[in-house]
Amino acid sequence: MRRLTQQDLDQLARSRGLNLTPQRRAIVDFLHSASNHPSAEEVFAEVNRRFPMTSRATVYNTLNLLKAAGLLHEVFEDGVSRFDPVLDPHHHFVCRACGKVEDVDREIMPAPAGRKLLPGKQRVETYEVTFRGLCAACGGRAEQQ
Amino acid sequence: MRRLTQQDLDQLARSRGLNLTPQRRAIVDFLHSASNHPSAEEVFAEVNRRFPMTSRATVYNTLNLLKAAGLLHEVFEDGVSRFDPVLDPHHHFVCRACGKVEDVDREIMPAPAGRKLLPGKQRVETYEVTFRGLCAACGGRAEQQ
DNA sequence: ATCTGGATTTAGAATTAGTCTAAATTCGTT
DNA sequence: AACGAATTTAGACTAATTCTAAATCCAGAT
Repeated sequence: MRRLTQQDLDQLARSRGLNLTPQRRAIVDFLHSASNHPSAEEVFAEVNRRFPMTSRATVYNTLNLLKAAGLLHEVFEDGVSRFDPVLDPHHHFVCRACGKVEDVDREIMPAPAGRKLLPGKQRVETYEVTFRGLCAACGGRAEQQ
Repeated sequence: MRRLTQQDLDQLARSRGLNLTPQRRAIVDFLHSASNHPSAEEVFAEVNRRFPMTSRATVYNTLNLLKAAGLLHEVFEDGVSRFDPVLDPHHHFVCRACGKVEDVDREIMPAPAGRKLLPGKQRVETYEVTFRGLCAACGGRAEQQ
């Protein structure tokens, strides 16, 4: 799954009317360097290690701004929001043993051809799939539960 | 989508080692009578109207027990858990205008034949699809946003 | 009928994620 | 250097959920 370069991001952000302050860049950087869909609290903790005195409010504001600008996606899992910087539409896999959230290529389950209207007359604009089971690591260990 | 009768439920609960006390039954009943995936707080409010003095802890405990016993599913949307008593596997549609969550038959998007192992070696046990867009009611009104 | 122990429920305290607020800071423009 | 808009800050606040310790319920043994 494609990750954007710093330049791409800067330009993209600028083009959507969002200027990247140092704090905002630190947040974006961390999200792009992380592989495991961090929660807001994790972003807060890590960004503070790297760039002390970044307030919680800034982290939440920035995450919301980035989301609104379409620069990241929000995934709810297990009662917390997690954030995902991969922009190409894609799906997720959640491990029931360790809780890890992994990205899954969209072509594993493509849109049903030409289906824009569901039987209940709902107009579909996007969709996402959540697969659940055991990740490679947990599946390897003796079957749990 | 099939709803279970009181008898079915009782038996099902019993068979999974969960005895249905009056409070628990009230919660199950309300969930089955509701059409809109109530949140825990809504369950608490409504069950209390019907059966006063049911504590919040009991509502949350019961919801968790029922979930563990496989008698309902949890759906996260917009930062809150909502509960869904429909047991047949199915998908969801979320309206971006009014936020309503509707059930969608699974055959709209069936499992990719024989796909149990994803390319990342994850073992898939279940999956669910969330469609997003405008529901029939909101889609009817002049396009929003 | 009474006792007893385990399961359940209760009220409310505690925790946690997230939002809000008002003051301070930054920064581009004059 | 001064101004104003945007941003950030610390901390108060809110809402959802979990935890806790005491009270209640109930089935089986006496």
